Amino acid sequence: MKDITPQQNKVLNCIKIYIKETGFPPTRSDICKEMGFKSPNSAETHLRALEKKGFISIASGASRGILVIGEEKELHEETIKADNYPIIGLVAAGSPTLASENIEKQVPCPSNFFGSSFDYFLRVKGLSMKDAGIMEDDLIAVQKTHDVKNGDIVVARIDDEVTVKYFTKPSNDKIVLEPANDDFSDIEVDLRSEEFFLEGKYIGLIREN
Amino acid sequence: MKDITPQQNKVLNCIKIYIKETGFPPTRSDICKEMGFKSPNSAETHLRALEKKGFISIASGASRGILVIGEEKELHEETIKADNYPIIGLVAAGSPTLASENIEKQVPCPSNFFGSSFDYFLRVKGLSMKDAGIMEDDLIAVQKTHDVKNGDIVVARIDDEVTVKYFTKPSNDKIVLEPANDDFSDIEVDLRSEEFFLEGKYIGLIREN
DNA sequence: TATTATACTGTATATATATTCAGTATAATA
DNA sequence: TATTATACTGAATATATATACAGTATAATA
Repeated sequence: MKDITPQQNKVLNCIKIYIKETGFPPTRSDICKEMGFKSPNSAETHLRALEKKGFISIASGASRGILVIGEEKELHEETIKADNYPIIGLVAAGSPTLASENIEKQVPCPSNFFGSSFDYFLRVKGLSMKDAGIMEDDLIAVQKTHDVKNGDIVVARIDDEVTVKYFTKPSNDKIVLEPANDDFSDIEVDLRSEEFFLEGKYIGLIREN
Repeated sequence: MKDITPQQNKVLNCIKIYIKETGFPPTRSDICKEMGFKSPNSAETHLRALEKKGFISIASGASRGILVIGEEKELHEETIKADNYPIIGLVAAGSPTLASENIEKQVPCPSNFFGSSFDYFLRVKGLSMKDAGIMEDDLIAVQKTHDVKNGDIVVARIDDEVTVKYFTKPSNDKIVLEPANDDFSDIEVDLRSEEFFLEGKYIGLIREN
């Protein structure tokens, strides 16, 4: 089985999600809607590429005739309970920039994988938390909560800009977001004049290489 | 949910079997072939009856838009295939120290979690790969392989000392293991006089906080 | 350098498909 | 007895859908 490209992987994922949600596979047009393509041929060529690489099979002439090929079963396999967690893209780079709630894909993961429960994965952009070992494109598991302590790593939003930083609250009307990288500066939020949203707390990290 | 008639039950079953065999629901015409009907309207009326009784739902206008009720998996939770992977402790600290194959515990994890397959988790000690975002107590997923390229992060053993480093092979009888931390020095291995074991390749990382 | 793979837009069309309409017939209600 | 549900045939049709054809553009590869 040849290597899948990132875009082809997105298409494959969107097919899997479509089947899970509707019970039947998508049409070329459905894929276009999900992926934002403007031509059905965009979906068609991706499908043919996925078929050629062995990820799906296509029933000729049949509408919605897409069959996702199952993964090979191994010997010591067991079935475990898992939730599907969305991966949300953080479009920042260096300085924190907004994350339009853009679900990259859904990944199955045991819900107790990181000890604490969590709600979604955030794909990190930029290196502002480099010294905490959080690198570009890492997936951080985020728990939606407002229960954070000084020193916790949090996901915060100021206006439409989402950022991952160390959290400190030195006084009742002030919050300091501290990066783990000398090239970046602290962000000081005056709660009397600025809006501040605590999106959640950093629970764990996954890196795919 | 009203009572299903024997004939309707046959139709419902034939839909289930069709989905199981092909991966997508049948058309009216497909049902006719399976059931021996001569008119697509026979299938249509059965479908409408099954819908009315709550056994299926029909997506209007969509081809093959049949969803068998009760067959759908739970929306959030699903069972996935997973392997048990051992966590092996690396007792090093700073300079690489030996790892007696000491299994800390077994963790269930989907085998395709990091894209590539892998064989075990190694718990990292020390900060020699800090700038690559690999921190103390991180779990790195290791694939047992000898197929490594220059620049890959590898798990290597020199005598009884196991270490995680960048791999470079500048010449046929020399290997350089390079840390990602200025406080540490390169390790140069002369293959003519020293023993060198390549334990495997770094595939991915998990951090529990 | 030429070629191939990827990643698209845009148009066109044969056909696959859902769905309606018009019937026939039987058995079970109300 | 009239009505409704079941269980079909057969024909017609609007549209949903697969799929081919003609392009454009970029990156990787030979």
